[in-house]
Amino acid sequence: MSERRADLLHDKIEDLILTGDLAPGDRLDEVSLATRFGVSRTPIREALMQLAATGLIELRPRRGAVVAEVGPKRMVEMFEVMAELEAICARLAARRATPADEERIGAHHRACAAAAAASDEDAYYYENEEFHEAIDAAAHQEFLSEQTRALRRRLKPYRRLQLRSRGRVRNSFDEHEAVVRAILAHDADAAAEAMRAHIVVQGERFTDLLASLEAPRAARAR
Amino acid sequence: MSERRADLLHDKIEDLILTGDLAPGDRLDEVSLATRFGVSRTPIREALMQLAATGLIELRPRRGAVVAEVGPKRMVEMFEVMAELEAICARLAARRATPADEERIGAHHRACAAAAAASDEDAYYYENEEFHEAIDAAAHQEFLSEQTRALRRRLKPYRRLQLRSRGRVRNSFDEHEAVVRAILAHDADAAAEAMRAHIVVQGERFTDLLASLEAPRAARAR
DNA sequence: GTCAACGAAATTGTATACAAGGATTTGTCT
DNA sequence: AGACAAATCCTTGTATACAATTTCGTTGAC
Repeated sequence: MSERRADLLHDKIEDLILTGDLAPGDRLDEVSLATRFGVSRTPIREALMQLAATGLIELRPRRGAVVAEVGPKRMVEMFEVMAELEAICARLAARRATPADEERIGAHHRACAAAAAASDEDAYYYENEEFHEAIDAAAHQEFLSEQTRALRRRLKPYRRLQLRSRGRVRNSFDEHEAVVRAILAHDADAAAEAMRAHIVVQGERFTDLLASLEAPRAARAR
Repeated sequence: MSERRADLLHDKIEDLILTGDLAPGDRLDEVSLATRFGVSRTPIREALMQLAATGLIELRPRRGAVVAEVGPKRMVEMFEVMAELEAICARLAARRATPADEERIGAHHRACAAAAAASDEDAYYYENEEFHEAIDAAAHQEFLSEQTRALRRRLKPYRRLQLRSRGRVRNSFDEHEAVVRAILAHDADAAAEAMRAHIVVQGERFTDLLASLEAPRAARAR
């Protein structure tokens, strides 16, 4: 779980994509990136391959790398898998959470409450992450946590944009409430179901998602 | 899903590990690998990074790569996640399988039957893979299929060794039978449960797994 | 005899040079 | 004028050279 700090190049390029500086479909020229970051092509190539492994970019042999195009279909699929993974985490957490785990979950839940009350979306966004990670940890399943965190990281930018939609923070918090109650009651099925409902993309959330898919490229000069 | 064929170096090194030629904990020296495969260090490094991304090896900054040590705890966790992923596939397959999907699943199931009847473990191993992939495909969830295939690939060597244990092929086939019936009956819950039971490590299967963890390194000269 | 410190060798990380394969542009022919 | 073909340029893939860090061995002192 160390995610070696040394590899800041990986994160820098990732940021370029996550912030929308590089839009889906854009080519990632090795020499441009190399000159931009003041290094040679070698470390750039290594960073690109790592990013390709996570699915953020696509490597076409002899034809360079492009930012992965994520269509609505695939995006919904990713959220669907995410919902299942987090539901399993919640189920296990309901069964295996220690008092210390429960305390941590509760603390982050209260922090979410504060952020929601203050309508501080950025704070809520941050505490929301912590809340979900606390539940991951309470599941006491290292491998599952790693997979979940990896996918959560992959979906990060879309989640952030989703929270911007009207009333989403309030709804999100209410859903958290249901999850917390189920976990504290050690009701595994209820916890899983509440978490799945919290993550899954359905109804009006789908249109929010579509908007978030268009937003980054609309924000760019074309 | 192309898994570019050009990258045979990746597969070659992977084979070295999967066949037990390189045991968990062994260091992967870049120059040794380079001379062994008759290439320079550059492509070796790239292959190593890809392998690190899949979790097969571990990259310690400035200290080289080692074959990932997979303890019993982590192994059980991986099978646990695998069971959940495959269960979701089965659930979706029960709901969304087309007649063509059902035919494919049936065909591979019958091929498994033939292999089991002939006590041909290698043939069963192969057809078992095909059977599971057919169910993946029937789920019609591309992203889920990718994740499932990736993890299945990661667990491949352990599965193979598991099948070697006595009576496992017969049991495996009976479990397949239950999965197929549930899918054909479009009973999503039953399909998920049957699949989960098929994959999950429990009871005597756990001891088989422990044996499979020791087998590769015992086979080596130490 | 053991431990520590210094040094040398080996190994990883980075840069640069070279080779090979696409993509683009230009020129010619219809 | 449009389309096809060929040649050039640009980009990726690979090799090699160099720098930096770690590790192992040796030597010395306690």
